[in-house]
Amino acid sequence: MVLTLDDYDRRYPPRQLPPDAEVGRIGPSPTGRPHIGTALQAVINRALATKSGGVFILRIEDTDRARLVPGAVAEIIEALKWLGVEADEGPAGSGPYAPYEQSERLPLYSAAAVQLIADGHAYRCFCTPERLESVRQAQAARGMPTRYDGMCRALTAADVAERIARGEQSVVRMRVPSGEAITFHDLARGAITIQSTEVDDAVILKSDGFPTYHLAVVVDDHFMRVTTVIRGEEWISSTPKHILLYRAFGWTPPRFLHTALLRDAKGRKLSKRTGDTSIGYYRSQGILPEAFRNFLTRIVWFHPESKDVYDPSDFTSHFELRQLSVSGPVVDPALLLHINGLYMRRLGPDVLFERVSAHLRELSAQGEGFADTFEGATGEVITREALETFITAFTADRAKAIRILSLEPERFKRLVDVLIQGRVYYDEFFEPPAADKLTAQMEAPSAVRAFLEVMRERHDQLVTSKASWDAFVRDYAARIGLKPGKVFMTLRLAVTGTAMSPPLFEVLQLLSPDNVRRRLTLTIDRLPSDA
RNA sequence: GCCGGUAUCGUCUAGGGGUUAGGACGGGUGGUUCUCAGCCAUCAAACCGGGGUUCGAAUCCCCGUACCGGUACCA
Repeated sequence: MVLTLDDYDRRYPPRQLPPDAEVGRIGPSPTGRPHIGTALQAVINRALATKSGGVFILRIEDTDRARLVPGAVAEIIEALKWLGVEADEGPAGSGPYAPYEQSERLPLYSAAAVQLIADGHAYRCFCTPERLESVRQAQAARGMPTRYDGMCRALTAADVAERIARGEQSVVRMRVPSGEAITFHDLARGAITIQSTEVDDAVILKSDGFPTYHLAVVVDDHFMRVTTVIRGEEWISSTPKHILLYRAFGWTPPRFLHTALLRDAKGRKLSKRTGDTSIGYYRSQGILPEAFRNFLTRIVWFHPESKDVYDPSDFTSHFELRQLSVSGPVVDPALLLHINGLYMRRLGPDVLFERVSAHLRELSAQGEGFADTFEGATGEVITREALETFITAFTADRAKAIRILSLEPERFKRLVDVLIQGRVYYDEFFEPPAADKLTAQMEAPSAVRAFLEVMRERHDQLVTSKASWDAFVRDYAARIGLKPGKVFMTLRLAVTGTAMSPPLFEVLQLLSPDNVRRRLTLTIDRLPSDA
């Protein structure tokens, strides 16, 4: 049985919600990795629904069968879950306005198209892609805007029936009235007017029976009883089409808000090459979801108390749609890292240990693409083998891991930094420094050797007291006529293999005496004899 | 090309007819210090341009310019 729009109106009745409750949605298309722009829309919509006692819908806009990517829907749902902004209704569960995948609502769009045709607001078009292309080229050659030329506008019902019977492919186009100014109010931008002569007779139903975005979004927003449409600014110029469709259906349009598009450092729309467009990228770097939300809201909204770092709930309770920034903000990785570092510290070592452990296991389970995680971000390449080794060592001794995390937590900006910087505490990763680094501090290899041998011999007693350890090293430096810094650096290099580390004494304490002696021995053994 | 949107330090932004144009990230310098990070102090850094309106414009108006978006049987 074929349902009409009236039938659907009964099937999807108005929601029983308080007067101020806002119903919003995001409509990602499952064509790739979940995008950071989707994350922003989700955060705003989640906040709006929560704040107003309304509903946040996840609707999958999968009307382009050619671009579908298997598994993309699950990834979107997972990304929202990770971010902490799950939808109230969507494909994961059921809801009163289901289904939430457009590909499963085809009869509804068909009924809508039928009604529009019957009312004269739409018409069938039999023009071939080839003809449309040549029309466009001719228009472009004359410097004219490229628009449908209206060839099929005046086809009679009999013409249409005959051509369909003949097996000709067709689409449905909306019939845009001429000579009219179409104005709508954007919640953050104010009135926007576009002349109807600028609006094309857009295809609303494709020849494969799937709707285009324009039809699907209007029909679904109406029947899902959406009150406020929040979407990217790339939709501004399409909005008049939607206004016209609402009018053709006799429906009241929702309110609109077009958010600014996120940019990369060059001011361009965020793209795969320069920026990092997928939510998963930030996740695998070890950005905390709370920090990511803070960052996203921070670049499009100003906290009333001028705070830069705040609980994500502050956004929910304080933001107003009109306050959202309409100029395209640049996604600044430095700011993200700053905020994330602050969030990591706030966790405290115990919770941080759990988060780091879980994150590293997640990376380990990730399959291909692991190396990309560190490329560019640190310049370091960490092999899968190294990752596994670290996870084993790190999680095997929780007490030691906690001490590492407690030592200088402000060194960590991302969860993966614990892996990158924490390797120094595990013998599996120890590499003695090049001899010339050591002699750069203390000149002769024999001097280095003498010093390290003393430190190795005295280590057990020295490591018990910071004051006496410090005094001993300084005294040693004075006796051989070197600045203390040189001697400390020699020891740092010998024990950690690197020139940068947390305060040396704390590092020595963290390592077991056996560890320290083993490392000193390895370093000493590699020393050349005096030239 | 045409249509639309946007325009305050490098970046995110606050403000808004009379202000030392504020904050944060990033950067510089100094301090703390055995290195790095951090922390403290401190400095530099902006109202796109041109016309109006006005006693007075960064703020209001107009015109440019730049950037972004749209101009598909993609969303």
